[in-house]
Amino acid sequence: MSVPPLTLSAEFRKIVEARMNQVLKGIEETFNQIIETQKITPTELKDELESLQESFNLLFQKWSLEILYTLLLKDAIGFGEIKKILTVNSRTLSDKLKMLQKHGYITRNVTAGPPLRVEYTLTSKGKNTVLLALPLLYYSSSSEVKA
Amino acid sequence: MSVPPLTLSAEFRKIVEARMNQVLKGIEETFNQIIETQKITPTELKDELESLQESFNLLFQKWSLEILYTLLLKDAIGFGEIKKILTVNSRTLSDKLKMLQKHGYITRNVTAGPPLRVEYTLTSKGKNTVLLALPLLYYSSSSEVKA
DNA sequence: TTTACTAATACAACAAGGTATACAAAGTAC
DNA sequence: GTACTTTGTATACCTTGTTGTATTAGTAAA
Repeated sequence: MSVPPLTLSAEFRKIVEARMNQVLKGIEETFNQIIETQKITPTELKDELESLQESFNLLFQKWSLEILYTLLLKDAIGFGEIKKILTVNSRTLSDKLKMLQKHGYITRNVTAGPPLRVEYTLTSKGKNTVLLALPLLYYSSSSEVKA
Repeated sequence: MSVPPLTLSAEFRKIVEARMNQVLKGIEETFNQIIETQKITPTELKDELESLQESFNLLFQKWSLEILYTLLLKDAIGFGEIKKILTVNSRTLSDKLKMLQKHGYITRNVTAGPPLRVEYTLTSKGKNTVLLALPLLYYSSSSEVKA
């Protein structure tokens, strides 16, 4: 695509990346502590991966993170607006929203006023999840450019 | 699947989660700084999402993160061993490895000795990426259990 | 030459998920 | 009753990616 960088993006990236370097250092340190004291067998590794797989599959299928990210930035938002922003199919969006709600990432609030209004908002679980995803997303997309 | 928790997992989780809380606090703070000073339009949001999409699609397709995670824990590892650990199809694995290599996440080293040996290792980009993914994975899978 | 071994490729079949298009419920305005 | 809005649902199609099975490439020992 090679979209020209937005001012928002640029500022966003700079701040997030600065923060990220601290994060990274901390995680690596922690990780090394664990690994150096334990040898891991292939079987253990396989189990370890399987235990992560469910939430992994849920989060990283198409649209999930995009939806959460949109909610993070727009706070309360309706079905139609999400649809317009992401240009996603009604059916697909409906499915994803249901799934995210079922797993506790978002909340659905109906206000039955004159124009029927359904608002989606992030739960704290959902919010934390997106926030944790940010450094990963920005890091991989920024080093994509450099590489 | 409901695999019984491994001791490794348990210890892993505890340490990673502790670290994660710090991380989360920092990210949220940073994020709020940005958002509060800028209003974001739907169009900007859409562009913002698109600029992240490429690396997003690359990383979060099936097997990518699993492979990177395996390499993180096993350091240098051969084609066959990855295949066995992940029980993944030859063709698929071959494709993914090529793609990850092309985008600078992993390195391919051939040692032409008596038994042909091809070793895959993480680049620093690859390593950083997995490390950044860890808190996200562990957070979402742990709150999956609680919810 | 044959066998053995790892790494990878070829190709057809299959399954999951996403999409387009149209339509349905719920409510108000005309 | 008819039209209009928003939020979805129904159906059937189609694309993409993954898999199974078999095959090739390269190297060395027997």
